[in-house]
Amino acid sequence: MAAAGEVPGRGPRERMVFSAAQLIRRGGVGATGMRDVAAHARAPRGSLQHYFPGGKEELVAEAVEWAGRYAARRVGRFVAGLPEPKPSALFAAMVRQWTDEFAAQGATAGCPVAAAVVDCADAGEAARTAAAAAFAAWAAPVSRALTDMGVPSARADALATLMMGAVEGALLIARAERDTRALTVVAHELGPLLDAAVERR
Amino acid sequence: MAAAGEVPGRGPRERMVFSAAQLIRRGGVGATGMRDVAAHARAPRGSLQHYFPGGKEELVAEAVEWAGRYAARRVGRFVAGLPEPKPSALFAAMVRQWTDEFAAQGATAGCPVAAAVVDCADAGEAARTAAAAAFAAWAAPVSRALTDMGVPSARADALATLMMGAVEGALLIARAERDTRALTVVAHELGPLLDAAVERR
DNA sequence: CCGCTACTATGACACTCGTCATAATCGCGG
DNA sequence: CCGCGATTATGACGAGTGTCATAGTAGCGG
Repeated sequence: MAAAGEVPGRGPRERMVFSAAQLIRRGGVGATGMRDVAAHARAPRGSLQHYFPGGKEELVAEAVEWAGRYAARRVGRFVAGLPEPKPSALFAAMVRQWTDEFAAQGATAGCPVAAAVVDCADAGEAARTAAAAAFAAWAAPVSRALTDMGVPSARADALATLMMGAVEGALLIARAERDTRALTVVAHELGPLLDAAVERR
Repeated sequence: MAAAGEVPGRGPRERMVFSAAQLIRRGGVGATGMRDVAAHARAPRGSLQHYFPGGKEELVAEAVEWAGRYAARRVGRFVAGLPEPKPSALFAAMVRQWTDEFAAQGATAGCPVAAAVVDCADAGEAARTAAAAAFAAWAAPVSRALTDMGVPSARADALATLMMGAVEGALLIARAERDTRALTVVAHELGPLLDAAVERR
């Protein structure tokens, strides 16, 4: 996510985690080498085994967890910046994050969490657990935002899952087609359903 | 997809394509070696360069195309077997295909098309094109089924994209969580929306 | 039997990967 | 300056990869 060009973060460790997420979401876990991560983060290669004694599995897991926290933080910012707090508006903002990125830099990158799930053979079991945690961390603020907007709490979790799934799936299709069509279509079709779930009061 | 244990197909070439799809959807493109494919297909290793002179890229692309044709064929079978032809019933059948597989063999495998899109670095440009074609081949019968059920043709394509995206995304979440929850949730939440799109006549 | 084509067998090549071993360097407290 | 832990540097190793070269074996028309 983010501008993707620079490498923020204070310590070399954080930079490597960030770079790992960036590279993973582009080419997948298997295609992302440890040497590449160090180079992308402008970090010394020797630091890899120092900061990540668990090896690649640890680095990947932490990159995925970072992505989950990032997505959660991002949802909070979306909610705060909505003109009117409708579920469809939140969903549209989530989708627009990706359409904007496509417009800016092409369909070259996807979601690092999805990459970790698909590449589970290269990523190891720890990465799968981290992916589940990342999805949970992402779903929590979405669900809470929905309840704040008036969605019954019984349905909020389900709709949050639906929103995340729709975004991830549409993102896959959009990357394959090199076109934002799937993303915009999903946003347009799902919006009314989401707004219809808010209870009148 | 399918039972995944045996390797059907008449010629060695078809068996290798099938095996490639099977292995890709488990561990991703990068983790699937050519030697593994030949072994899984019980095909001689020397046949690889004979049948696929284009190398791994050709094999992966063909596996993805095969997956697209398989999904399309499967949709046709779903439509034919529906008790009553409602869009929600078709969607439920698409989802049940995955929940059944999870119940039978765990959350070890996903969609090979999704794997090819994520692992685009290992798969090459040809695989991405093949993935787009596979999604298109999959969407066509879904869209046609929707129009046959009474959905206005203007919305049928959009809803087909939504259905595919929701399945793919929920499949990702379900694999991460090792639980069919996301799949069943999506089926339950999206059903009414789909049925509401059929025009009264 | 010959010749030809389709297919298979096998080993090697060049390369990359993750990981480890070992040593050098830095930054400080004492 | 010494010592010591934290960090970095560098090279090597073994296992894997995809791909190629070369030879071998069927199977069949003539």
